[in-house]
Amino acid sequence: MASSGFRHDVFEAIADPTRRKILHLLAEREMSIAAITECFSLSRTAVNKHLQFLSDAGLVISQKAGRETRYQLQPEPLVELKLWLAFFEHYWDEKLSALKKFIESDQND
Amino acid sequence: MASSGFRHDVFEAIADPTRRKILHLLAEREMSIAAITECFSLSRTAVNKHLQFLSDAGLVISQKAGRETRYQLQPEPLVELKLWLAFFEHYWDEKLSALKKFIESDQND
DNA sequence: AACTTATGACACCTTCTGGTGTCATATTAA
DNA sequence: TTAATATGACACCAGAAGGTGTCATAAGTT
Repeated sequence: MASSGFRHDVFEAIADPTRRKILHLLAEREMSIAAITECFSLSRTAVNKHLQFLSDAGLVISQKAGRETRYQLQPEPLVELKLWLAFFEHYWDEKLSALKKFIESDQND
Repeated sequence: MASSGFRHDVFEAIADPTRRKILHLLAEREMSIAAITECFSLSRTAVNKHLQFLSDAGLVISQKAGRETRYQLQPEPLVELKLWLAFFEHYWDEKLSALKKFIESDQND
């Protein structure tokens, strides 16, 4: 599956608002660590740690380009989140359909 | 919107596997703290803390029933997660990635 | 009344998080 | 060559997370 060998999973990765913002930035375009850091009022070290965390979760990949390290979004692990949510959507559907049936039968009477 | 006044948000709440399991349990049926605790090899105190955390995030509500405190799932805050994911699904759509196909085939099953 | 059950409220402990700063090194620019 | 840039690798720190246990109390049971 997607979560083998990683110290951190997707659920932990997206728990932090800074990391969520980084993912949004990387969705737009690939960026260097310095460029990402400029979007926050945080030290480069802090941003780097978040990038390591995201990399651990498989949500980003890094690639050296000269003296820069460019980061890129890797959205695949979000599927796990999607599937997890799907379970509860199913739960909602059941509750809603029960309500819908009740309303419909009420209208039919 | 949904996240005003809460110390913890949905993203933090679902970051822990124990809390995710609790949500799954409560999706099936409303349960007392003791009943939930029996499903884990954890102390009641630990489980209670997780329930407080989930309550803080608005994902569960408690209700006294005699000497028991029964907990119930409150799935509405998960909508925030759904919307967040939707952003990346849109991104995937634009990129026409293979991931989109995977998700769609999963939904069709 | 005496006992058991279900919780709430604490105090305490260890590890992880999220942040800082400094120093060394590789790469590009002057 | 020298200077500036971009990053990696540490050490360090305060506070939160996730766990434990104990004690007090409210609510059923016998």
